[in-house]
Amino acid sequence: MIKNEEVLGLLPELDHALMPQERSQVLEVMRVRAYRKNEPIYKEGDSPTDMLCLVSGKVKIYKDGVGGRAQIVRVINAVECFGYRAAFSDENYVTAAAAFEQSVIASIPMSLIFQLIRRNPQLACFFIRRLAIALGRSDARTVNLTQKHIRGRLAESILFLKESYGTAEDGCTLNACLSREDMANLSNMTTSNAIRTLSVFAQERLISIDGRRIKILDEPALQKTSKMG
Amino acid sequence: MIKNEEVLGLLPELDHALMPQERSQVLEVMRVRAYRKNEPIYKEGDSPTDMLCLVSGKVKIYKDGVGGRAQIVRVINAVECFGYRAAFSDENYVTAAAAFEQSVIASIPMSLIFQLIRRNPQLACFFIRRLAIALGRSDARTVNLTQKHIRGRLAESILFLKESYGTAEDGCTLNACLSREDMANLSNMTTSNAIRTLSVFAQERLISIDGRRIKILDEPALQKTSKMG
DNA sequence: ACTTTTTTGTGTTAAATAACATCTTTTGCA
DNA sequence: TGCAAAAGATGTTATTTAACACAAAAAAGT
Repeated sequence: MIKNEEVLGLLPELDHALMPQERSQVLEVMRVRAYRKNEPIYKEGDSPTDMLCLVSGKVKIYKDGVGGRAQIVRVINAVECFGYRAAFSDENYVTAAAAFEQSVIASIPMSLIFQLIRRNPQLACFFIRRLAIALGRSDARTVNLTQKHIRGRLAESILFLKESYGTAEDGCTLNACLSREDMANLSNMTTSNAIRTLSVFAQERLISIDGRRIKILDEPALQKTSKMG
Repeated sequence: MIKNEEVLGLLPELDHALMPQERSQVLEVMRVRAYRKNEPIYKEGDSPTDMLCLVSGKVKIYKDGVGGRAQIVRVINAVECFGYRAAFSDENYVTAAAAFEQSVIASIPMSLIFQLIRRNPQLACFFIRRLAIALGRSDARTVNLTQKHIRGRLAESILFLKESYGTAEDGCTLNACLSREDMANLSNMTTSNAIRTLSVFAQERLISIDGRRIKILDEPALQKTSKMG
């Protein structure tokens, strides 16, 4: 099991913002636990008591919409903090989170975070920056998901997964292996259409498919499909 | 013309976060100017040099998408700050802003804002809170715009305008008078469909229309349409 | 006041996509 | 190992929505 000390070491951006005494306060109350594949982390409507930090694994932030259809709004990669937005705006969660795969997550009570940012502007700036980046992405995503056609949205999602989770050593096989349903929920389409369009992309040699393993064969063409449709 | 001093007075949340000396620094460099109806405020790709503060009027934040179609991602009401997100994430603007109607906008150089938040945690918290609220709304909006059908999206937009800009004294006539094109860009549909669906809503006595003036006649039914489609 | 341009309104057609049905394959589990 | 359940694949149909065409009304310039 990973030690609290090591977790902070993996988060230089956060770690550096903390004074030695603050650091020990954090280490003292931090809790670490493992989540199984597909295990829920928090649900829409839950009260956000803790800030979470993904130490290893992959996490999706999603929203359940009309007719049981979910929309993935954001993905989290190790090592990254998440789950703090709702607490900062004094709301319950408007999204849910679940692990794509076996994951290890540290949690720090938001009450401590609030205490710390009131005294530590550098820590506050850390959150400002994270939130600002997330908001920019969210706005861009809104337009991509609403205006592009199926091919464009799926191509975009594949490139998004490459950017978010990277590739194997070959530089083109995606590290993220999502179910077709998750691919669909990421791309705002039905599972059938995700399956179909992935096959078409494979026929066109934009990608190759081996079960859930996706390999990007022609990234420029994929970029073009993402832009043009 | 409004004085800088008065502008700050209109922003209690920001004003209170400032120490007297910081306050004078802000007042010294703040500039105020008027924008005509439909005048652009900033464009996608511009460098965000200033934080903006809408003193009076109404502003839309939008993104130009595929085929000249724009998507309104957020609206600003007086008195509210905007245009700081990109600066905080160290990017150029990924959205554009324009005035819905004649507006007065104050600007404060981001360089000063950066200086202030490094010393003033309360000011930093102001931005954390604003960004957290905006991000939650953006995520919710993504799902509403992607999963709901036309009627649901338009009903949602009408309620969104009521919430954002309020109503006249009668409690049901929207203060915001948008063109059909803006209604469409807010609701992710073509102008034709916005016109058509507004007419249908009027026939169904959910709303009444007098040019651009929209009056909500049956809010519960509108809520239901927004949820169910 | 007249012309031009923009906005609004309406009908028709074509394209995109969801819904559904069915089958196969894979996976998990007793 | 074998069975049940889940995931993946594919074809068909129905629905939704965009695109287009055109007319009327309103607004804006000259």
